[in-house]
Amino acid sequence: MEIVDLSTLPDAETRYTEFLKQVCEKHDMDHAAYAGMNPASGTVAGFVTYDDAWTEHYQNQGLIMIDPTIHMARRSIAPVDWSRLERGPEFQRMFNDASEFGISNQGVTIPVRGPFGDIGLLSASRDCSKEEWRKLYTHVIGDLQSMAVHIHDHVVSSDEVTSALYHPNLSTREVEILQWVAAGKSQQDIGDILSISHRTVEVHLRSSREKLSALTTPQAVGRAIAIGLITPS
Amino acid sequence: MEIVDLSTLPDAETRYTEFLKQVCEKHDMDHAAYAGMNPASGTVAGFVTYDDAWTEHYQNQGLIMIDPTIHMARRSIAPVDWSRLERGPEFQRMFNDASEFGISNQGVTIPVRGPFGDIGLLSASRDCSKEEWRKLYTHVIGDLQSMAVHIHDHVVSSDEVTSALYHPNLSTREVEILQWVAAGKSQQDIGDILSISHRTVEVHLRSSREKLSALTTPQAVGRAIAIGLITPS
DNA sequence: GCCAAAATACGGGAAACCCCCAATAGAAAA
DNA sequence: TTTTCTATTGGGGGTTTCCCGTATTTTGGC
Repeated sequence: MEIVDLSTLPDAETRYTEFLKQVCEKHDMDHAAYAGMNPASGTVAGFVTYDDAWTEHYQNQGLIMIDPTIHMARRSIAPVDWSRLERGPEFQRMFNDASEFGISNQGVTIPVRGPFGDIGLLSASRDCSKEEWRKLYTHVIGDLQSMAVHIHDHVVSSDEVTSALYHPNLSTREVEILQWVAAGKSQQDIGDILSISHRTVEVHLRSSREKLSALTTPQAVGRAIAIGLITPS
Repeated sequence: MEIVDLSTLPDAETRYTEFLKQVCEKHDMDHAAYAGMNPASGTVAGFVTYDDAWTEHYQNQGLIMIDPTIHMARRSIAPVDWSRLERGPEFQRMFNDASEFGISNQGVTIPVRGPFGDIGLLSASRDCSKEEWRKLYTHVIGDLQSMAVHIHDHVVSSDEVTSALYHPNLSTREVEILQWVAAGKSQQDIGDILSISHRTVEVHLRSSREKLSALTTPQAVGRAIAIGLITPS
């Protein structure tokens, strides 16, 4: 996955980081971090309040691949309290490293999903006693959830790459045919349904593949679903 | 904030309806409704605090097809305040009917998405002045968002159909190959990548199609994505 | 209006895919 | 131990898809 550099946009980077800092202040958190992903474009956008040292270490060590908070939150609907994560080797490695950079292993990660397969993760952490954390958690979880939705909504709508992928310029015929393909119809079937030659169906399908930068029709169907052009059936 | 534990209450239907009633009481709402959908299974689960008369009318008239709150929320990340909906003919028809059953056109719909293409919509409405609504809205939106996540999480994990579809019995090899197909590889490519014959690849693919009840490979890819078995790439 | 680009439409031939069949080895279940 | 299931490979042959063309209509910009 390639990391999108949003700093090309004037003050987006600082704006979001500032937002995270405000979240920390308001809810008594030490640190906050946001990561937004779009499976279709394969892009990742991230903003953190951590020191550069930890961010650098995180990237250099490829911790994103083993980060248990991300692993869990990607599969969850509800917020993931880090205290409920499985204490596996990944967890140990990750949080041993983190503690060296002064980062607590008490925190929460909130997943937010958009309609097009995009997902945003808002994490917040604080070093304190277990009781204190429990109190804090139940007190701020509602607000944090709103914050997560808020930042993901903004990031998604301001990301040019994502926006472009949200609305590829497929003709109605192309979408129509792609939808039938996803429904399990053959080109001949679709031709009969639409009263056109199966040759023509194939042309539209090829054009769809090109516009979605897909090598094969199955890949094109996958991408069309991911960006909400069609629905599985 | 105390969250009502959904797992304590007896049977599903009354449990969820009871939960919605509690949400109403707690947040000064007239009515609340939840609708959960899974595009893969095509199942819809609904729980409401409305009178049976309105529910019946809603279904008989097929209002779900034109309901602007659903239309909008399905495409949104953030909560949708009904006051910001476009005042089109659908809106008029819908809320004219609704007012006859004593239902306000002041409300909010909160979308919640799971990792497998499932989506839940929690709606709450209240008849009051605009100022009062605005105040109420900003005050309870965080809590409502938590409630939405809470109920969707429970509905999804308790729905047998959904659960079954979440974990179809595909072998690791089959999933592996399906993932490569979604990545745009040909059967020959995949055979080379996995160091097996392209014949074998085709067998696994066929088996995958059968297990997913798919007529074609593109359809199988679509379904596998919809249920989170693989990710688009 | 005019021209370029895109959308829509059709066909031949080569490549890929899919379905029928059979067969082996190993793992898991009975 | 026997049986069943999974993973693997293969042949033959029909079907489908894909790449190469061409042609007409529609759309959009100057």
